[in-house]
Amino acid sequence: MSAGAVLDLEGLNPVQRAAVQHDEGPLLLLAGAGSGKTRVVTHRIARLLLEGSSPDSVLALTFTNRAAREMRERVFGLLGADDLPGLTISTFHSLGARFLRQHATAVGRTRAFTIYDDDDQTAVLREALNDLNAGLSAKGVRAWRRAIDQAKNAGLDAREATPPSEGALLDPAEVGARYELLMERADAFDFGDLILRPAQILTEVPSLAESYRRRWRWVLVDEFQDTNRAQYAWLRTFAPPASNLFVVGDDDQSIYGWRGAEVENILQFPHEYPAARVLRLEQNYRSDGHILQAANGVIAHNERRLGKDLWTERSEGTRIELYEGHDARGEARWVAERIAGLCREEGYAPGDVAVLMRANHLSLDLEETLTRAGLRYAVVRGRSFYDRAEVRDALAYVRLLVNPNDDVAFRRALGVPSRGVGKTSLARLAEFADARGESALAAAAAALDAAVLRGRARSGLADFLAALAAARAEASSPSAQVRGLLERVGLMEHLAHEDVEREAGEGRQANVERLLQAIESYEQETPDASLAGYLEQVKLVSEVDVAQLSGGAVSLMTVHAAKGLEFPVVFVIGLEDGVFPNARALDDRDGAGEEEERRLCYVALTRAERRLILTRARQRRTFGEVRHNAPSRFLRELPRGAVESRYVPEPPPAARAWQRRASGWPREHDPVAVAPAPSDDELCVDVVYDEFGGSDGPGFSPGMRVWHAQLGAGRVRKVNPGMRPSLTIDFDDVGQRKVLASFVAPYQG
DNA sequence: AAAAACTATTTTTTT
DNA sequence: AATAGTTTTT
Repeated sequence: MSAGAVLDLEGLNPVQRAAVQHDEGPLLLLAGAGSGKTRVVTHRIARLLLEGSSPDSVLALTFTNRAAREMRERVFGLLGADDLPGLTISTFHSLGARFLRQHATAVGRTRAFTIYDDDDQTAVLREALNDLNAGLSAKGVRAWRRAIDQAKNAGLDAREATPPSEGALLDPAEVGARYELLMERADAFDFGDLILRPAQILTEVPSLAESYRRRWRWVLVDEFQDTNRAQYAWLRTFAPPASNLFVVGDDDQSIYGWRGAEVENILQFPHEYPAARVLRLEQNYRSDGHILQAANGVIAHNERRLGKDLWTERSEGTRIELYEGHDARGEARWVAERIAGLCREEGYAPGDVAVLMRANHLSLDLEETLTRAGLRYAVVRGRSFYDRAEVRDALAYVRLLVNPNDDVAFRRALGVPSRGVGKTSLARLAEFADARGESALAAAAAALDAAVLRGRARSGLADFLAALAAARAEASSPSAQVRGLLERVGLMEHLAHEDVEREAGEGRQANVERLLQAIESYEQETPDASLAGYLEQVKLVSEVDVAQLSGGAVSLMTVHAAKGLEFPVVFVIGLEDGVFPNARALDDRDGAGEEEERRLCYVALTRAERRLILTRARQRRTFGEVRHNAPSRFLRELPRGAVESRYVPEPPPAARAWQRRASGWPREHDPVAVAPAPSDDELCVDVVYDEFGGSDGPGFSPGMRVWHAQLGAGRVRKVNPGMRPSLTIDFDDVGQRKVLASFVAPYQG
C-alpha cells in the first residue's frame, strides 16, 4: 500500500473509531439509520490495507451492486487509489456467480451457464410440470416457483420444497427433480442456486473452504439483517466463529423477509459467534430532530426488535407535513406543486427530492403531473427496460449465442418473429430432444433429419438454425454479431412492422436499438467484453444499481429501492391502509407482516434529511375499481409534536361536477351537495389526527344488520372508511349496494 | 399455425 | 385499466 496515505480517524465518533480499529475476532455492529456505518466499513477496509493487509485478504459483501460500487469508490477515495487488484467488494450473488463459473463442472454446468430470472424459472417449471402430466394454472406454476425459491433461500434443495396449496397433490421430490434436470440440461442456474450451490460445494469440499478461509482473512458483511439462511450457511463455510467476521446491520431495517431474509441471523449472531464484540451506533447524522422523532415513534410500535433509539445533535428542523388528496390524481397534483414550491421558495433543487412509495405502480399519476409541471424526474424501477417483451425477445437471441442449450431462450426466439413452428411442433421437438436427453437446440438438427417436423414448421426451424449458425461463424465483435443475427432473422423488420400497426406504439424497434447500443457501450467500457459477461450484468445489475441519482431530477422509487439512500426532501405517498401497509403483506407470516411493513415505513422516513412530507388519497382506483382506504395506521403512530399543526385537505371535486354539467355532460352521478372545504380553524392538530389517523367508520362492522330508508334491511359486507365513510351492504331485497354510512342505521331483526 | 377474441389476473417489495 | 394467458376462429 502507498505509505504516503494517512487515514484520518479524527472525524469519527468513539464507537465508530472502535469499530474501525477493532482487531481480530468477530464483531457485530448494530448501526441505526444514518449513523455512518458505510463510513465505518470503508475506513476499516482502508485501515486494514494501510496497515499492510493485502487487498487479496479482504472480502466485503453487500446486498446491492449500488452499495458495492459506492463502497469501492469510497475506499479508493480514502486511499487515493485508482484500483486495488485482488480486493473483493461484491454482492453475494455476483460472488456466487463468479464462484460457480470456476466450479461449474462440479455441478453439471459449463462455464457459459446462463442465469435464469423469475420468468425463465417459471417457464422451466411449467415444462417440468407438464412433463409430469400435471399441467397447472399459471398461478399454480408461480406458486411452485415461489416454493422452490423459498426452499433454496432456506438452504434446502428444490426437492425439499414445501408444496404450495395450489399443487399440494404433487410430490416435491418429483417436481424438484424434474425441474433440476431441465435446469441442468439448459446449462442454467436460478438466483437461488447462485447462493445455494457455492454453499453446498464448500460444505462438501472442506479443503476448498479452507483455502478461501485462508485467503479472506478479513470478511465484512453489510446489511446483515437481510441475509437469508443459505447466505449465512455459505458465509460460515469460509468465515467460521473463530474468524475475523465483521457484520453490520440494523434489525429495524430488515425489509426482505419475503425473500427469505432472517432477522434471526443478526439476533442470534452473539450466540453463534460467542467471541463477538457488539457495538452500537445510535447517533444519527442525517435527519433533523422532528424527522427522527417521527421515525422513532413509528418503529417503537414494533415488539420484536433489539431496541434502540436514534438521537441527533441537529436542531429539530421543520415539522412533518401531511396532505390528503381527494384521489390519486389530486395527491399527485399537490405533490408536484409542493415540489415546485420548495424549489421556488426554499432553494431546493429537483435533484434534492425523492418521492417514495410502497409499490411501483403508485408513481403513474405523479409521472403525469410532474411532466405537466415541467419538473424533470427519474423513475428508479427495478428492471423495467429489460422486462419489455421485445427486449426479452432480442435478448433470447443473445442468450442462444452464448448458451445454445438455453431452452427457455430457444422457445422464445423461435417464436418471434413467427416461423410456422407452433405449439404442436414445439411439443414434438421437445419430446424428441427429451428422449435423447438433450436440449432442444442440440437435438434440432437430428430432428430435421428424423423428419420429426413437416412442412412450414420444418423449413422454419431449418431457417432458424441456419441463421444461428451463420451468426456464430461470423468473426466480429459481440455487438456486431448480435446485430447481424437480429437482421438475419428479420426481428428488426418484424418490430418495425408492429410499430406501424400499433401506431401509438412506444417504439419497439427503438427499444431493441437501445439494447444494441447498450451492448455496444458495454463493449467499449469493459476490458474483456463478451456477450456472456453482458448477459450476467443484465441479470444481476438492476436499473436501481446504475441509476444516476440527483442528476438534477426528482427521484421516484419504491421504499425498497431507496434503502441506503438519503435526500434533503422526501415525500412518502400512498399512506393508506392496504397500500402502505400493503394488504397482502399484512396477513403474511402470522403477524410478522405488519412489523415488516412498519420497518419499511421506518426506512422510508429515515431517508429524509431536512423535509419530510407524507400524503394519502381518500380514494384510489385499484384493479379498475374505486376504493376508499383508511389512512395508514402508521400515520396514527407519528408523535404529535413532530407533525405540522395544520394541513389543508383537498376539497371534494365539486368544481369538476359543475364543469361537466356546464359542458352538457350527463349528470347522473353529480353529487347533490358537496361538503365545503374545512376552514383552517377546523384543522388544528387534533382534527389532523381524527381525519388522518382515521376513524374506522362510525361504529359499523362487517356482519352487522342495518337499515336503509330506501333500500330496506341488509347486512354489512365491507366498511369503507374515509372522509365520507361508506358501506358495502348485502340488502335482503335489492342485493349488494354501496351507500354512504350516514344514511344507514343499525337495526335489530 | 396464426390471428382474433375472450378471460383471468394483477400491484408488494428484488438479487 | 392494462396485460398476459387461453380459447376460438379463420
